[in-house]
Amino acid sequence: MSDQADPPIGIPRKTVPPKTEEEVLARALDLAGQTLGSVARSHFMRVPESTTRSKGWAGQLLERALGATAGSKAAPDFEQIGVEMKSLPVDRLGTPLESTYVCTVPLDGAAGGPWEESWVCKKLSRVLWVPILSERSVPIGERLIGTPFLWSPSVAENTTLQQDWEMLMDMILQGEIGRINGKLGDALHIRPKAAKASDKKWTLGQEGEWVQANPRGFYLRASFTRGVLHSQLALPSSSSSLHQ
Amino acid sequence: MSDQADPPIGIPRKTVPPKTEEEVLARALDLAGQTLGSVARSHFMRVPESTTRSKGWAGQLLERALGATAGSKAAPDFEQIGVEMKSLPVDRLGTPLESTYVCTVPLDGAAGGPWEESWVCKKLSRVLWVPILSERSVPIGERLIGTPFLWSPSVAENTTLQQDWEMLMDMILQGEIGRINGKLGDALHIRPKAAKASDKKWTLGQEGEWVQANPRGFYLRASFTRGVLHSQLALPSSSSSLHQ
DNA sequence: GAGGATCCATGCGTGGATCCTG
DNA sequence: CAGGATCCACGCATGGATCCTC
Repeated sequence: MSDQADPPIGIPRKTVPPKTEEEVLARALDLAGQTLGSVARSHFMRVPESTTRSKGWAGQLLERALGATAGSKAAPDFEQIGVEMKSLPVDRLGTPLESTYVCTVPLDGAAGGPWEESWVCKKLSRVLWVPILSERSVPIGERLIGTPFLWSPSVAENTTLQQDWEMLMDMILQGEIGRINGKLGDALHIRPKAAKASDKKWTLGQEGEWVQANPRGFYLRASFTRGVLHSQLALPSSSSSLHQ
Repeated sequence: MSDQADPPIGIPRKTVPPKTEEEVLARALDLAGQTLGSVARSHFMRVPESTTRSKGWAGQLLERALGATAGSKAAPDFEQIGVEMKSLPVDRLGTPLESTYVCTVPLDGAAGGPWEESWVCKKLSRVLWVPILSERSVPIGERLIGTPFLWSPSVAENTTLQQDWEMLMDMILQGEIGRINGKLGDALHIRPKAAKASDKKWTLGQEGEWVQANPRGFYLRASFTRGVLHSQLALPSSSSSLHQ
């Protein structure tokens, strides 16, 4: 039933994966200052009318433009070099507009193990942040890509993340998932992650019995990513805003 | 990227599920004598040029035409009434041209349990067979649908199936899957079932260690389905061919 | 001719996130 | 305005079988 014509031969749908951190950063820097619509046209992608029904569109566009291994499971966006790419919606002052999704919360038995081996820690160990000026008043195709940068958690950031993660995972292992809500955690918290609130997955209850619960995800609070952005602003040049 | 127009409003893509065995049989009888192409046009489905690259097409066409719960998992085609539909390619003499796929072979730990609770037994407990005159020389769209009938295994058939199944499942539980091939089993046998021979799934080896093996499926031999068809021919009228 | 190899459609889970009330 | 709810893309597994060599 799908008789759509293929795109013209010789026009690639995807970019070849980058081989080094420097390469992926250079590519991302090339995108800075461009609009999402401009990048989309370069890659023959349609621009949606609104993000309401295309929430992941900007992130997926950047994945293509940068040569990420699209849609691959349980692996960083750029597998070969261990880098995770995250788009970050910001306002004109550079303040994050939303929390940042990290990964799914393991509700099954495979929840054990130390922080260092957790999927949260691994995903956040090396991140290419790509800010996008995403004020609601600006049509999606006209939104500007900001200056990207590579980041790893500072010692202090890592400690905060680890403490939040351990507190939350302890509750899950104790079967107290029913008591978890979005208020817990300073930097990292847990919120629902599903197509419908009625979606359920099996998980372990307080007495070790199997119960059903809403699928959840780990998210970084906007207050945390704000700190990430601001520490970055102080770095690049000697004429930092801190000196003014 | 899929901007295909929907079909005209008011024309359903699928038939409503039947509520009784009589109803699904009556619908199937309505299809008898029609060509696959004719049924396809009634349901706005395209007819493939050959079955080489559309092997499941006839079965999926019949599912739609009869109102099966298409593509649903781990459930009979007609969930509400516990009936499984099977298309059966036959030559002009009514002899089956192929073996009949039943279900996937469980290679993981969940292989235990008695015959009565096996997925093979459940799927075969009530089957709507729909013969299709499928000689290779006849173009797909012109192939004729034969007279369908409801069937349950006779005591003798059930015994044969159970013996084959127990022999094969014993081998799997003993970790001897590497020794299983298509030669084993009188009525029911095991053959590969994958997109590529290189596809692998995890399974239990002889010493209880995890090893990889090709995914497999249970199939009914054509000699078995021939018997099913011939016993059916003897039933409907008193002037059976057995009397001639 | 039969056993091993292969092909398409479709549901579902995961990864990409933002929406939207109280 | 933050926490709960929701939406799209796409890979992968499963269910539909027949192809194609020895």
